[in-house]
Amino acid sequence: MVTEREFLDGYDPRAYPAVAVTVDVVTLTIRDGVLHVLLVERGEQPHAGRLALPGGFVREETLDEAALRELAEETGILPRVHLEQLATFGDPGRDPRMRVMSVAYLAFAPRLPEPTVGGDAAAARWVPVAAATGLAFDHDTILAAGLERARAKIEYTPLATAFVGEEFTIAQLRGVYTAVWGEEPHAGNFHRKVLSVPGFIEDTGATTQRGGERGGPRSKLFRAGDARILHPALLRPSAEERR
Amino acid sequence: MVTEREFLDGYDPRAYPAVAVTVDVVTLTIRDGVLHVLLVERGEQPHAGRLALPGGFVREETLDEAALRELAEETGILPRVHLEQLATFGDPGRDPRMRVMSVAYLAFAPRLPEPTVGGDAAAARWVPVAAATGLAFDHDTILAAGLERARAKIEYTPLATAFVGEEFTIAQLRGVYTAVWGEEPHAGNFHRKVLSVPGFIEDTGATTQRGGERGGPRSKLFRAGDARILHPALLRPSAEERR
DNA sequence: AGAGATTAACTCGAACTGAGAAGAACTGTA
DNA sequence: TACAGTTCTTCTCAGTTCGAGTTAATCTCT
Repeated sequence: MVTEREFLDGYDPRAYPAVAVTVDVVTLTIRDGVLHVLLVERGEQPHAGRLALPGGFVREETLDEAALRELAEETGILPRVHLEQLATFGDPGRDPRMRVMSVAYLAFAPRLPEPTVGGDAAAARWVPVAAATGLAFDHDTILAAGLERARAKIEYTPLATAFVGEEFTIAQLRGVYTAVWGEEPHAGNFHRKVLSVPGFIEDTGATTQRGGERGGPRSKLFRAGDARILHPALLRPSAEERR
Repeated sequence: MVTEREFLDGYDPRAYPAVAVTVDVVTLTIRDGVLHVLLVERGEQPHAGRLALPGGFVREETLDEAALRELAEETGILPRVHLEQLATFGDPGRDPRMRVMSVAYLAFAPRLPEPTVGGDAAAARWVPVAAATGLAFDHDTILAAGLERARAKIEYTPLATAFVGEEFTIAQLRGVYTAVWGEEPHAGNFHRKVLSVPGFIEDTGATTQRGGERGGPRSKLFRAGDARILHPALLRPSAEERR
C-alpha cells in the first residue's frame, strides 16, 4: 500500500510508466512417477516457439481468482487443486516490451487429462521438470522457485496428498515424495511415519482390488486427514548433507 | 509473465485500468524484549491519522531495491538488515482510489535508533506488535502474514541473529525467540540446542564485561555462523499443541 | 509351482527431546 | 561485607524419534 502523500508526491506518468500485472502458474503433477510441469508454447514474439508458464493479465478479480481462472482456461476443469501464491517477479527488463509484474502461483494437481488446447494457449502440455529448461522470459527462475517451495512444503504440510486421488495407498504417497524430492524415502520408515503423524492420513478400511503390477499383497487405502501441518515433519533424507 | 498472444488479446486500456505497484515493508525489531514493528502515521485521506506500514511506489528498480530504498528513506541507514519478499496483496478495492498491487516485504533489524522523521513519512515510530492493530488499508493482514513468517522462519533458519548485534550472548538470542514466539524456550535446552546445531553460532572467546542486570555470571559472546538453514530445527514449544 | 516383488510390521542402537537439578558467578541491597 | 536472589552453563535421565535392516505374508507374472 501507499500513503496518499506518497501517492501524490510520487505520481508522474512519465516517471512511472504503465505497469502490467500478470499471474503465471507453476502447475505440478506426477505422471508415471515423474514430476511434470504444465507449459504452453509461445506462438509469437518475443520468445516465439519457446515454452513458458501459462499465465495472463489480472482482470477485475483477486489475484487468487486470476490464477484459478488462468489455470482453468489452460487445463479445463480442475478438481482438488491446491493453489498458493509463490512470489512476485518484477525486475525491469524481464519483459522487453514494458514493465510487467508477474505474481507467480504454485499449484499441486492430481494426475489430470491432457490439457484442452483451448483457452489462450497455442499448445499446452505436461513436461517433465528435468526437461523444462530454456523457458521464455525468467520462467526458469520462477519454475525453480516453485520446485523448491514444493520440495520444502511437503515436508511439513500434508500437501503431498494433493498429488494423488481421493483414495490412495501409502506406496502412492511415497511415490509423490520420491518424484518431488528426487530420492526415495526408506519404505518401512515412511510407512511408520505417515501412520504416526496425527491427522495426515486416515484408514478407509478398504484395500486395492489387485496387488502391485509386479507383485505384492493388496494394500490398504487411505484418504487425506484434516491436519494442516505435519508434526513431526517428514524431513528429506538429503537434509543430512546440509550440515 | 505473459505471452504476447495473451498480451495482444487482452490489452484494452478500458478493460484493464491503470494498476499501481507499491512495496510495503513489515520491519520487525526487538526493543526491551518486546517485538516492535515500524509504522508511519498517515497525514491525508483516506485513513488520515491512522497508522500504516511504510511503503511507496516502485520506480525503475527491482522490487528488492524498492523495498530497501523505502526502508532507508524511513529509518535512515540500515546496517545488517535481512530483507525478503513476503507476499503480494492486490485484491480490488483494497485501496479506494485505484487498483494498487502491494508487494509486501519482511525485514528483520537489530535494535535501531528512532527513525528519522524525514523521507516520505509524516511520522515514523516503532510500535509493539500487540498494539499494532487498526492499521490503514489491509495492513493488519500484511502485518499478520509477516509475523507468522517470522515465527516460522526463525525455527529453521539462523535469522534470529539478524535481530541482535554483531556479537551477542545466548541469552540475548533466547530473548529473540521469546519475543517473536511469545513464549520462552527452556533455557538449558535452548543453550544445548543452539550450540549443537552446526554453523548457527560461533564462539568469539570473549565474554561480557558485566553480568546480567539482575545478577548472574558474565556470559560468553558469540557471532553468527555461516549456516543458512538450521538442522535440526528449533521448534516452537507450542508446536506440541498442534497435534 | 516357483521366482521375484511388495506391503506391513517389527527390531535395534543411535540421536534427539523435554524437564528438572545443580554448581558457579554475579548483581543489588541490607 | 554479607546475603538473597538471579542468571549462565553444564549435567542427568527417561521418553521419543530416527535410520537401517529384517521378516512374514501376500500377490503377480512366467
